[in-house]
Amino acid sequence: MQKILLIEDDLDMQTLIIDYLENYGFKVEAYDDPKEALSHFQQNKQTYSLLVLDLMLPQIDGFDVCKKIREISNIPIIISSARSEMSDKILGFDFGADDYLAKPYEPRELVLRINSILRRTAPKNKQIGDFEIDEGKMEIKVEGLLLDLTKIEYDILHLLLSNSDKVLSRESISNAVSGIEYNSKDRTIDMHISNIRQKIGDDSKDPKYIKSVWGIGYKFIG
Amino acid sequence: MQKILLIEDDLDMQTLIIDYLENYGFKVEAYDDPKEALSHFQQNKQTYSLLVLDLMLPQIDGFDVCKKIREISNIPIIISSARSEMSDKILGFDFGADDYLAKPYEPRELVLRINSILRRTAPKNKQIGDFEIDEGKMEIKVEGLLLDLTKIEYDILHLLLSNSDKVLSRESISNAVSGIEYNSKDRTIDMHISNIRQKIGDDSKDPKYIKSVWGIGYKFIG
DNA sequence: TAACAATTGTAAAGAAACTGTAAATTGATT
DNA sequence: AATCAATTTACAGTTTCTTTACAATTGTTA
Repeated sequence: MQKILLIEDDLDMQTLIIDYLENYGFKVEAYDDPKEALSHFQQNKQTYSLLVLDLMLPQIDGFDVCKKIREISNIPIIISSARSEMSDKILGFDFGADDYLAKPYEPRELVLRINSILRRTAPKNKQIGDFEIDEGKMEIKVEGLLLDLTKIEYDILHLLLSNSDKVLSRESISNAVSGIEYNSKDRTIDMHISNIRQKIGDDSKDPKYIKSVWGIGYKFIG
Repeated sequence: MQKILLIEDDLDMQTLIIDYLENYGFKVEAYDDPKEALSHFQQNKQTYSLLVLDLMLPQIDGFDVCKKIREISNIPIIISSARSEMSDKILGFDFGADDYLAKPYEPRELVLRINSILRRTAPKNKQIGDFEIDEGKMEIKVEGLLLDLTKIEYDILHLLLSNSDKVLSRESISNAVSGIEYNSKDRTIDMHISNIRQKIGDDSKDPKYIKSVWGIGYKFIG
């Protein structure tokens, strides 16, 4: 089942949206505090399918939340905001939002737009080459064999798999996985890759799955 | 350049949209007759990046157009319609539209939404002469053949290709590629060019692709 | 046009940067 | 304290980048 992350500090609105979405078969995890939401997202980013984000939030500006999310994830974002001026919409899309709904809107329209976006993004193959990802269980199998991965290993492999054939820099991996500043002397990512390779039975000298890209980082060969 | 297919029978509206989109760097092919549009789309479907579709059309209903397009293509569709009732939006999204804009809307918002959708769906491959760049994969092909380039070689060739026919000084190449101070005694760039030429099968004495510009640097011949 | 100077092409050697991973250390959890 | 995960350290091995050197080419000048 698709899990929606909702960040909305107006509790009436929050309840309305939750009820509506659950009625349409979504699971909703809602926060009124953006900081709390961000930290939960950081921890379990792979488990959410889409983010519905209000802009008027306490403490952090909604645009900043959008920006922070985009630094660490490619999750679809629908902005749900009372601010309906073009300048806000421009900013919203600029920060990487996928849709912008101006309040008040009919909740039914939110459902339509969520489904429309998920239709494009969610059919993301959970089966990638010899690999099979189960996001609910946070498990990955190779050729039917369940891997015993640590959390970071799971996150890195998941990231590589969902960006099949794309080159990922150590920095972007580090950002997406831990959110911690990357420092180029750091060999942490390399170490994790080395361990993942061992667990998936890949040979660094003649890799079948994870290829090193000299001077940049790594890529999964699809 | 991205080519947008526009189906809109109100010619004032059509002109307005065309002007606006062209202003934002899109190429627009517009039809007021849906039948004609459909037959053109049938012929050249892979050349269009996105469809902007009005619903009130002569002869065929806009929803039918949407349905017919979806039967033969997965192209992103934005519905642009004066019908703003929820029932129409439901139908539109149901028929596979990616977005639904109710008239009147600001043309700027159409641009925002087009860009947002293309960001998710458009492949980022560039074709320059015999060369094809895939920035995500950090790969370049010549005549379909994948090159095995080092990072700096990739950067230099990429730079030359994206500045086709422009002369690039050794200094500007050096700056763009490594950021390191350039010193005129340095033969580094020349060495890289020599290696690139070898890999792309170019002859320095009679270059087909990379021409030396005496006293300055190099240029790619487009 | 002959002689000279400046520039380019590239092979080969040397220097620098990067990767893989074992082992040690730190940190978190129980 | 014991265990497991994550990070850091260290170093060997590899790949890439730069420099050097010299021949070939191009441009300039008498």
